Amino acid sequence: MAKTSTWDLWTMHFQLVMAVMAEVAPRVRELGLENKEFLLLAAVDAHSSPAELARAMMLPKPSITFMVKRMEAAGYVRRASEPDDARRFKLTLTPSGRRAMESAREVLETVFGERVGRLPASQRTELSRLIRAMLNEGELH
Amino acid sequence: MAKTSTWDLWTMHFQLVMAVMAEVAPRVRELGLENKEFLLLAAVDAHSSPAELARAMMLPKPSITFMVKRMEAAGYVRRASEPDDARRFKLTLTPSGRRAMESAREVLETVFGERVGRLPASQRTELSRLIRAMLNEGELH
DNA sequence: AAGAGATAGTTTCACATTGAACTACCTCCT
DNA sequence: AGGAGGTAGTTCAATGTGAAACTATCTCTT
Repeated sequence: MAKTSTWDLWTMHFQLVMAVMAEVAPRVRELGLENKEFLLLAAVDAHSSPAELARAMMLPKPSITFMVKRMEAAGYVRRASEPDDARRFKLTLTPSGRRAMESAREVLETVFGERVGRLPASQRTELSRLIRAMLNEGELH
Repeated sequence: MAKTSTWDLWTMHFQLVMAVMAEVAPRVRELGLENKEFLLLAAVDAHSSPAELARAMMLPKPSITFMVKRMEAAGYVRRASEPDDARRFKLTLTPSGRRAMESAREVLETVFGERVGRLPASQRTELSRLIRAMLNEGELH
């Protein structure tokens, strides 16, 4: 096997992520969600305010404003103002929001799991370690 | 280190790709390109017709139509109709298009290379093999 | 040779996205 | 206390996006 350049490695990563998203999209749409909306719902537990979501999802703030509005209108998200800080809103999934998110997550786990499943368990662990090393901020710690 | 679930592994992959794109975007914009436009230019050599680009980039055909128009207006892409098939267009980068694409690619290689560089060479090779296995269609070969 | 079906690319149109500018609120410093 | 500077979230306006429907061309079948 030829040596893989940085560019080729990037291209493969990118293609993998895009391929999974593209494969997931129609099945998630049947659940009444767009991919990005699903990812937002999946992030709400860990990042329960719009500003945090914007940072975590690397999207501009207005995008979050509009997506949250849609998800609220769909009855998937509830917004409560934080008593401690009147600028902030605390977002929580409604029961139906959680159901929708979990169904979509199962779709993604099936699709991505098929690909991950091609690797033996030891290599899966190794992959996870390698990606984590590339993900962590800077060369800190 | 705890066992990494399929979902967590997905999330890390996704974050990695998004983080790189987000880091690259402003520096590519200084070159007069949006990320997607840069990726289109980078794909033109290998996929020299709009329909092929749509498949390779997993974007709908109209998106390609408009992006190609913009890139043509910017003087980065030339369109020539194929003599064999009057429906088709053959796209080629102009010299300035190639320069722009290569500058942008250098930015990406710098940004992604910083992350890849955290791994020793042997692990880079391993990573490349693992991603390739997950990327290839079905369980062929 | 004729037409059924596929493919390349475009247009339309409704909606999504996002940079810039804004309001409101909070925190820190003096 | 007061005001400078920061953060949360929204609004606005311009642009991007993509599903559906379209035209034009090609290919296959008979």
